Amino acid sequence: MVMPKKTQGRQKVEMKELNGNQRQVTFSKRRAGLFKKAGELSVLSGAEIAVIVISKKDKVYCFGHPDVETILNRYLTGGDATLAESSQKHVAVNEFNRQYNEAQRELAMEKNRLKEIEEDVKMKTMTGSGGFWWDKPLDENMGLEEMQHYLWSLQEARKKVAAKLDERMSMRMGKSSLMSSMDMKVDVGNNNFVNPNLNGGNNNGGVFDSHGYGFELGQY
Amino acid sequence: MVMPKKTQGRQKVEMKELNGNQRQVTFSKRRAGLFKKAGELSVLSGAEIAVIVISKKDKVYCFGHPDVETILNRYLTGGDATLAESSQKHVAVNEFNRQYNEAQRELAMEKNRLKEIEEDVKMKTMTGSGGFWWDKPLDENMGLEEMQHYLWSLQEARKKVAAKLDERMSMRMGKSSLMSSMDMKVDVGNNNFVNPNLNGGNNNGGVFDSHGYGFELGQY
DNA sequence: AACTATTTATAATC
DNA sequence: TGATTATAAATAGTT
Repeated sequence: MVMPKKTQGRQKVEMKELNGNQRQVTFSKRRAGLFKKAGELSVLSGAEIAVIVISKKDKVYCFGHPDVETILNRYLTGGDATLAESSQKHVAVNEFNRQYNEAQRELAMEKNRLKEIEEDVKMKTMTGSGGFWWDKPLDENMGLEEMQHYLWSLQEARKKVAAKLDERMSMRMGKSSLMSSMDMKVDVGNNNFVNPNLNGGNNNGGVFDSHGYGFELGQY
Repeated sequence: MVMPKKTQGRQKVEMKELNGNQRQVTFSKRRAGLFKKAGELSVLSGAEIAVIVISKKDKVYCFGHPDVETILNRYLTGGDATLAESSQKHVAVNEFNRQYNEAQRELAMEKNRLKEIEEDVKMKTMTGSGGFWWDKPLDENMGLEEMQHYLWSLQEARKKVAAKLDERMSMRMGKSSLMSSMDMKVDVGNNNFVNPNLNGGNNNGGVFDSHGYGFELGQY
């Protein structure tokens, strides 16, 4: 006696944006799955993981073990969590102020140098005898090419290279760092979990069963 | 003719921390799977997703669509209307810290660039047979425009840094729009993935993992 | 939300 | 690492 199939089962799904109700449903299901996977990976490998999901309706859902803030801190400061756990607030703040002031000074100085250079270039630009340099012949346009190279470098470098942890910078910032240590950590345990976004306290539990360190903010 | 099974196939796995090689392997596989899932969810639901994984050996791996920084920014600042006061502070500190680091980095970079251009201008000034480079003709005045643009860029960048530092001073955490100095996007199908991490100045941009989703810095 | 038939992820193995 | 395979898990479609 063969029962007719109750459903056609899971169908292969095209990877393109869904709409309407189907999107909501898929979003919910897969988000739960994603958080669960994150939790499992965290347990199995001992890694620290943060997952932040922002729906199209700007709702924020997140998962974090041990907690999102700690991980963001490590991410933003170059992976050194011990900094954030230090409780030497005063030292840190003082140090921050010192560095801030130093940065301000440096910035001012750089500004001046830039202005000087700019003026210098401008001057030289119009100084030539009888015209602007770009109107005159150039045996080897090394100058131009290199200028273009600078332009390219500036733009590309800023986009590409500028990003995150410059080793030296991280190290330098890290060791003497500033606000990181001011960041109060409410942590205690292993599987502790802090919801940093107390939005009315709808910590709806977790997706990950026996560990339960997921949480979300609001509904889809 | 029954072939003996080649493997016993996937076995159910206990959810507890693994060790040694097994951990490495599982970490790699599941991390790839997690990133893939994140990418799929992102596509299907149109959500913005960031995943940050920090291994036990402090290696940082991340996935982000459209990019990690954007999402962190939204997470850190976007929700402050709904955030409780204490957590707002917490978040503010993180954001502060992050932007400070960014400003520092940008400043350092601009300094280098300035030095380069300075040296180059100086060099060009004395180079060239029979005159200064700016005294020579140029077919098209592209060079000038780009030069000006370059200088303009430098100034703008500098202003931004200054503005940020000042902004920081007053500790005003508005919807600070992060600078996009960290957008290195790699296009893969419909998704953009970004490497928000800079590897010590060498600008090779990081490696896109073979699974097509996400991105990693270094090995486990 | 619960229920399957399937697809997908992945543990074991090479 | 990378590929293969058998099986566990996730989930699309349905109720």
